[in-house]
Amino acid sequence: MADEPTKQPGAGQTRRRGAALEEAILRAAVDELTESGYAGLTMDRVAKRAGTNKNAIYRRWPNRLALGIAAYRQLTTSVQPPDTGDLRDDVLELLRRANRHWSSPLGATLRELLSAAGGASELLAQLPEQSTDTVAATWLTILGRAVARGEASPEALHPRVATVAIVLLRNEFVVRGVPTAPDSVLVEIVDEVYLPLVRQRGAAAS
Amino acid sequence: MADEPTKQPGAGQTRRRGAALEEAILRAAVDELTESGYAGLTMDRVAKRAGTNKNAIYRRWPNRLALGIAAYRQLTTSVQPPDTGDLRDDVLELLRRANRHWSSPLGATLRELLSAAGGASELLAQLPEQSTDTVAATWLTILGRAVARGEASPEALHPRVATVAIVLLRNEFVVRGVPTAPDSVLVEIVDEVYLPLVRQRGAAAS
DNA sequence: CGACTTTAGGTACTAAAAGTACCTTATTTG
DNA sequence: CAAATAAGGTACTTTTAGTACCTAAAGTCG
Repeated sequence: MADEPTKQPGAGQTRRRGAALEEAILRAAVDELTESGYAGLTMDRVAKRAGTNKNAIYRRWPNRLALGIAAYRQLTTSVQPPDTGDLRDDVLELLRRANRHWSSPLGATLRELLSAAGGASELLAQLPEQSTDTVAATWLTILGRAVARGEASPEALHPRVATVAIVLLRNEFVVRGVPTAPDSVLVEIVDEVYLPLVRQRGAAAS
Repeated sequence: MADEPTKQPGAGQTRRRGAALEEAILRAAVDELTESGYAGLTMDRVAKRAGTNKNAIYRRWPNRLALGIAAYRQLTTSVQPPDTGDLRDDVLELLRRANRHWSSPLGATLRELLSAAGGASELLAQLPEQSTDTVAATWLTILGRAVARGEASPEALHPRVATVAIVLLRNEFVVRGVPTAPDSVLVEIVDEVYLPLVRQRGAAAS
């Protein structure tokens, strides 16, 4: 028990305030989330780990879920869309990235957060993977390049169409349990659905 | 408080057992679920409402979620696929049914259950709406008829392809919060994605 | 009919955790 | 230095799932 938590190194009396304390709490929350997922993120444990108490947390985040989301966001980095010069490769790359992420411990944590948020859309919107706009922008980017190359029809440049592949993959994770989708599923989504959809498109019926 | 719960009518000493008691508990659980959703389904309340106690419940269901799922299943009836003679109408009908259900209080309860189940696929599989096979069978039925009429390509008779529309709609409910998807979303899914996809399909790339 | 077994009822408990109250003490600010 | 602000400490309330254990009916079988 001679194992002082992460206070100021060697601090005897020093008391952190404001941003310094906030960062310490967030770091503690991130560590808990990493080690034990959202289930392990209890307010008491985060407080103890940060060398403070629950009050300090509740002064900054209204509840456990908000803290969990904040911590999760610290762990996700924004990614650049791939640009391989071939639509199919770009699409597969994006799907594989998503698959890797959702299959990782971090993906399991994301599921817990989505669970806990229930249908609270204002919370959900804070999860990068869930932000419709962000996702759509990425897919429109790679599709736009494909259109320029003549690999896809300009009519496919529509958020609903462009994001079909990732939506199908997300569905695998929602409907099935945790495990990784085999690569064959990704290939199937691309070859059976996505490419046929964006290549040549007939006029929609009225 | 002279309001005796649902025991045997007029029973002074009679004590229900076996199936009779099980039904009473399940009915109480269904009522709680209907009135207050899964959040309101506490073991104590169900026990009191059924005129029994928690022990009797735990002898039959291992935990609260299992009871919740059992109660939910009592509330859902299996439906017949539509057969309007027109693919677009059939598809819209199925989507509208799903939209109505997910937008209803029962749909909100379903979300709570999905939340609570997290990624436990063996539990999830017990939810009718989540059973991949059931859903795929329905969609393959209406698509099969459309193929016979020449409205769709035989290559579309593939579970992944056939279910695209409902998967996209489900995504709306997962990503956005609770509210009903406007009918325009359903129409967009049908006209921008689903019909172009199943009508004429180019050969898939290798 | 009477002993035996099974199962329901009653009651109390534990355990976990979120969130709150309230006071003391350190730090900053003017 | 005084006043205001924010952190620390501690204890508490509340809620609910799940468990333990005993008593008393109900069904069963000799």
